Amino acid sequence: MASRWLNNLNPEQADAVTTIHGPLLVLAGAGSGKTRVITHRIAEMIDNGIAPQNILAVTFTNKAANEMKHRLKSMVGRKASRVTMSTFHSLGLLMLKAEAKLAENARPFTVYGSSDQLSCLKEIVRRYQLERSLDLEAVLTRISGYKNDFILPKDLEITPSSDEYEAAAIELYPLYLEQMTAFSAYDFDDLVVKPTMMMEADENCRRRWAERFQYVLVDEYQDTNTAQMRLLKAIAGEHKNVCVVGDDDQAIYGWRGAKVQNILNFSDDFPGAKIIYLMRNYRSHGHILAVANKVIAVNKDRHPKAMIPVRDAGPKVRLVIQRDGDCECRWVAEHIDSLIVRDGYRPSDIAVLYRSNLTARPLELELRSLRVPYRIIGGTSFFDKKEVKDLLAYLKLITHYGEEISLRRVINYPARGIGAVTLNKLSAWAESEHKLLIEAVEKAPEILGDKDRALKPISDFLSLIKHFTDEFLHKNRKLDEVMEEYIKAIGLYEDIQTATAGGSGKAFEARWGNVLGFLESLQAYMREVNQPLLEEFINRVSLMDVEVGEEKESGERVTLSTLHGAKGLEFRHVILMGLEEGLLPHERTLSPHATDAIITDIAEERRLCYVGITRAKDELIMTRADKRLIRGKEQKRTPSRFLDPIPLELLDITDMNAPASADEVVNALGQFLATLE
DNA sequence: GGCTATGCTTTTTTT
DNA sequence: AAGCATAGCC
Repeated sequence: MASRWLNNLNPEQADAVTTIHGPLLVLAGAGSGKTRVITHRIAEMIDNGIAPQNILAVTFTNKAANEMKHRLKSMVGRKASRVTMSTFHSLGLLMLKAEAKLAENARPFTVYGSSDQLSCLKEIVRRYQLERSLDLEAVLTRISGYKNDFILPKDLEITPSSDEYEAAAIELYPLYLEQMTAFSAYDFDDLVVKPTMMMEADENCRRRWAERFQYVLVDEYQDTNTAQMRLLKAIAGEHKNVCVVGDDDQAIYGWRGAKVQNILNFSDDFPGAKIIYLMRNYRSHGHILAVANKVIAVNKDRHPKAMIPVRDAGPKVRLVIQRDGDCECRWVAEHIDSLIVRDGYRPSDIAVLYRSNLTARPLELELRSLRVPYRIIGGTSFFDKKEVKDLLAYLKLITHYGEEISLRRVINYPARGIGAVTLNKLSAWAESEHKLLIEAVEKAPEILGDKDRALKPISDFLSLIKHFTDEFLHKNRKLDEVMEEYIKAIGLYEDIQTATAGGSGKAFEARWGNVLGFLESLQAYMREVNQPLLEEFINRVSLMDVEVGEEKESGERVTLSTLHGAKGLEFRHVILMGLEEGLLPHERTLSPHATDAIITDIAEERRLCYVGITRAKDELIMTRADKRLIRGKEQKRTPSRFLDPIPLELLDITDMNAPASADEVVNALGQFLATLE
């Protein structure tokens, strides 16, 4: 049976594409043509008469899902749009909404992002007057860990061996759950955990979804957590038409609860699984791959394997050692400039990768001074910006009237005379009456007395929300137009203007730009779907599934990215910075008192390094410095242990501190003289 | 109720 | 080094 999708595939790839029924594990090493296999496999399924609407493909990011949709569309046309392609979180949300529709008494819910979760926890701590000087983020990480492993508060108790975070998490966990229920809010974890529990508890429900998704495909399976695996099992455990694709050597999300065990033990969860290895690497030159193989081979607990290069050896991998962090940055920037100017690389061929976002700042400055165009992946995202969160809060109040965290966020922003004193009185009333804040706000005249001067601003605020709720619901009105009016009515422009009045105008541009960016993403959303709904847009923003303005102008730019952000990408020329102990591996994985629930070990740092190395197609340069400023203080640095297993003959080392050759002395002298002018 | 100065912690990674 | 939170001031 000849398939039109098998051209240009190697035998293993073809095997993966044509194995459609039964459990299948595809161990796809870096650069082995994984994405092609996935898209071709779906196309093959459709060709074999499987209805697209019965196919589910789960990816790690919405971006990856959208890209895959795009690719599939170019192969099978409009049928592609009937395939469900999303992240576990978007899928969970879809399921929850569908189930809520079936249930009569379902309450509308909101999705809380991490900052909302934090506010929720803060609220609890304040209300119960608990210890305040606690790292609530660390506590939240632990709570998230419990949730993802289906551990309930009653299963936990504080023991002498519990550290302060664990103790706090155990204490706060039940309160947090209670609070979230009261707010009718779901956090990211709930989006996966709740649908799973639903299906595990209700066989009819489970069957509905198993029937809808008769063929399931999961990408980046090594980064799934327990909840995600159980969701998968619930859907596909019976029909067993499940294909997972991944690489245990690229598991880098253990800190977020991901279990490499999921991919290592796939055959236990889905007995009789067929396993296909894709070990031919089409991406990288041989030297790069040799280095990668050496680095990763040190790890235990993995499927032992090595990537086989298809391409020739290419140039050696370079290791550049600089005197300090500034020199490292400057060298990288200058090198990139010369790659573009002298060697004819396009900026988009080049990427700089690093462990921590901190590294990007100084590098940015250097690149800017050389006028090298760049884009940054990761870092403070659009969704973390204050203006975005403010606007989102205002919108949530429209679709989810009285939503507590949003209400608290914007009830007095911009300042309208509802200050802390007023808010405390209202909160106290709400607490004693076991009501939500919004009810106190509505009853403000009774609670505060008729003469309180906050009454006017409160009623103005309420009518603002009510007025725009009507406007947004109005069928004939366009979302973005109403949004613009809303922003005007809120008075954001004026507020940002006064708040940035002292500045150079740059601050104003940046903040107002974020507001406009938000508006643009709303418009992008409206263009994308047939029937735009405010609620759906809000959920998409919460799940980071909207087009961000900056992305559309991503033409010819050098990529700066964290190692995590670089997963799945490839570049002709990669510069991997900061190969030092404490940076890669990061010190927080080295220190004994890790505050995170899940101890991310050295092995994961090594995989991160491996991911970085294997992004390179043609050339790889690794850099490190002998000393560096850390939190304002200069520190001596030692080379990363990940360099140790690399044989010297694979490397081309440039040590700027080594005794200089005559040439270099002359060179340095020349440069020194140049600085004098 | 809002603004400013001081002191103190910090960012590892992200759906 | 810098950004944030708190407290204290207007």
